[in-house]
Amino acid sequence: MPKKPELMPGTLDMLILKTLTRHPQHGYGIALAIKRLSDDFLTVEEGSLYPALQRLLLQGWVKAEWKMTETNRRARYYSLTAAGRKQFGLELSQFEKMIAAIGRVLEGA
Amino acid sequence: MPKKPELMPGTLDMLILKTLTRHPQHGYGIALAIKRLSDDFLTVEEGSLYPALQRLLLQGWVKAEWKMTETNRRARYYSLTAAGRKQFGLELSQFEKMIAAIGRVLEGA
DNA sequence: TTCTATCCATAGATAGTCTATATATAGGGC
DNA sequence: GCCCTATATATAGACTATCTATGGATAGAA
Repeated sequence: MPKKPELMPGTLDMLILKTLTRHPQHGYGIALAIKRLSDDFLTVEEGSLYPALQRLLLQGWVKAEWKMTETNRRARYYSLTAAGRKQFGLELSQFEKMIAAIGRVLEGA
Repeated sequence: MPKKPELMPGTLDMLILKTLTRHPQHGYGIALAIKRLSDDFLTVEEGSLYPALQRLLLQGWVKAEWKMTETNRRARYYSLTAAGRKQFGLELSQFEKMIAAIGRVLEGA
């Protein structure tokens, strides 16, 4: 592994959904929120973010709406659908089980 | 996500290295060990396992030796090199930081 | 007017896992 | 003797997700 990855593959959708559980947010804001909450450890590149948002839209887990930001810029605000909220629960639960399983292997027995 | 993945992408190398920190083991045995330690939650498919072992060999993190098993079958036993032991430490540390960062995002702030 | 930060988006490269397939054999059950 | 299962290694090709690189646009500060 020549370079440290910015994200753990497979967790981006979950992180985006989580960010949207608080309030609707535009793409750029989502990326900033994840970066900030992780103390700059996680960085969401645009090339990962926007394809991910397209995936989520296609699955019906988020919906989007063009609006103006507080700073007078046009932006696409994403918000969770009911299905998206459910999906977040699923992914969170699956993630926790996965981490626990990896933890068991790492502890050895 | 139509199907639950058997592994978290990016963690397989670490899990293999961890398994080998205890004692040398052949590929099939490594897969069984990971499955068993994780209470059957993690399944390492052959198509993931052997390419991963090739990667680890190429990087010089493990070395391999053909031997007979206790049950009289030929098998390729892998063991950690010094570099591999160091690499495991790195990956473990990186993994823990990553999990902690994701945890901070999931907790919200 | 130039620069930075904000904002969106896609194309192509890369990496890692999974599916499917191939090969081989020890040992148990019939 | 023969079949089946578990053991054991390995690769090719598909698939998915991320990253790199690029393109465009504009508000506001310097």
